[in-house]
Amino acid sequence: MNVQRDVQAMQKNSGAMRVLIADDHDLLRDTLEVFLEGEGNFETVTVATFAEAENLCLRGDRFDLVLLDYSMPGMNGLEGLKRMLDLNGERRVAIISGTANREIAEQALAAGAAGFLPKTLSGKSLVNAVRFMAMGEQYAPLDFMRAEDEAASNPLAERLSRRELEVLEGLTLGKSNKEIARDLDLREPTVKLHVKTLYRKIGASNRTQAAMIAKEAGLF
Amino acid sequence: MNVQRDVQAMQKNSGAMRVLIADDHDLLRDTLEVFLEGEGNFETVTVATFAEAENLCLRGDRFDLVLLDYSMPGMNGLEGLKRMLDLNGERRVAIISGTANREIAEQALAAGAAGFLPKTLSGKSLVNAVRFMAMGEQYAPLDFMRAEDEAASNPLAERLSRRELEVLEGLTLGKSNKEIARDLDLREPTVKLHVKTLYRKIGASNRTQAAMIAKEAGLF
DNA sequence: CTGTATCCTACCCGAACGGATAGGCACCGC
DNA sequence: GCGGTGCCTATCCGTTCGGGTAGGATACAG
Repeated sequence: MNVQRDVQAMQKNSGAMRVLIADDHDLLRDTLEVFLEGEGNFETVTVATFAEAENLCLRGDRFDLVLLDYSMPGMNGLEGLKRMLDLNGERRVAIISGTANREIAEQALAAGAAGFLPKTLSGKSLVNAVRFMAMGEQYAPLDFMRAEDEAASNPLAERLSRRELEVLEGLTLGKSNKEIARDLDLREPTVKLHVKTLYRKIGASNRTQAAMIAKEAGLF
Repeated sequence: MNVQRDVQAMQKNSGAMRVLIADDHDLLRDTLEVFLEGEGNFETVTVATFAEAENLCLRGDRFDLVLLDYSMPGMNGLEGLKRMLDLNGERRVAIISGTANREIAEQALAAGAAGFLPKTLSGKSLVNAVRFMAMGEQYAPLDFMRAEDEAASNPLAERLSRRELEVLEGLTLGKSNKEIARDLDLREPTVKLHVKTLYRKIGASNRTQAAMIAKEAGLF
């Protein structure tokens, strides 16, 4: 749909940091361009799909930083991040997302992302973060990482014991009781007990409901 | 469904159009402010949660247009839209969203929203849309409404038949095969068959995995 | 020391699930 | 017509699940 590419070749400053912005939200691309180029030290190129970003890099374009939207066409979650990182080990790649949670942010950072930018950031914070990352640092908003931490220990999780939480995590991964028992080094009847009791605590009547409730609550 | 409301309070001479923007994405709020006020004919007020927007309206502030983010804190999907509409029948309310699909857009418009703005819009299109809506028209991007028809069913859902999708939805609700059979007016063995075949199609090995995969894919 | 809470283990049983196989029916394109 | 596809139904079998009950180990507080 959005095949047009807004390439802005600003060569006013040979020392400018080149930033590639890949996001299917036109509005956000406009904003980032305005904010970054307003700083005078950035040169931005924007595309609307992962494929376009990939093509630019394959064609040999160099960027100090690549910003990838987590839920853009072709991105496929963290798959896109890994592929972009593989394209060039030197290229710094960051994830930007409006919906992703702490879990995904941590996975992205663990996979080698230069940073994670929630769209709740203000323009000013974002410019700082981009400069920070372009200089080789790893960035993630601390309040975001923390806020999710307490949100993770929500009222639902409070009522569960440590073991029950471990078992519940197994349920969300679609494991059988036997698999959970093996992974936690327990006997299967024990797992069944934990499963049964956590059903009562969270109001589930089978493992699928329990898994969905856990997901809805933002656990795991 | 063409709700052509009369234009009240068209303030073409007494002053700028007042627009309330409620979105938890700081970046987006900054952008909208810049773009709208840059037009010289808009006065914007921005808040980050539904509760703040509600308070402003309860306190008596008047706006020609209220923009509500579909997935902001307190919004609760279309609930927030309905509550905001109830607050004042004259107030025009539009939904803005980065993730919602055609289905939700249509529901919003049917519920009386002044418009639906995907965040894939460019700044220019958005200014036009806001002006359009503030003048009493109902707006929705045609290409979005059409494009979603082919793209709404994501790659995962493409491979499933209608029945299998219905069964899969039952799985995500934690229903047993028997319950699904009753709800869809089928025999239980039939449901079991659909369950089994959709396992193969989406790569699940039990109902919990199937439910999680469906959720991850954004279905239901 | 005794009561209490949490966790681990174990057994039984009826119900549901996962997998394989197979026949019937309606529709559509060749 | 014929084959292909999607959908509905059915039976069989072994495994897993959900629920109940019960006992033992550890730790901690009164």
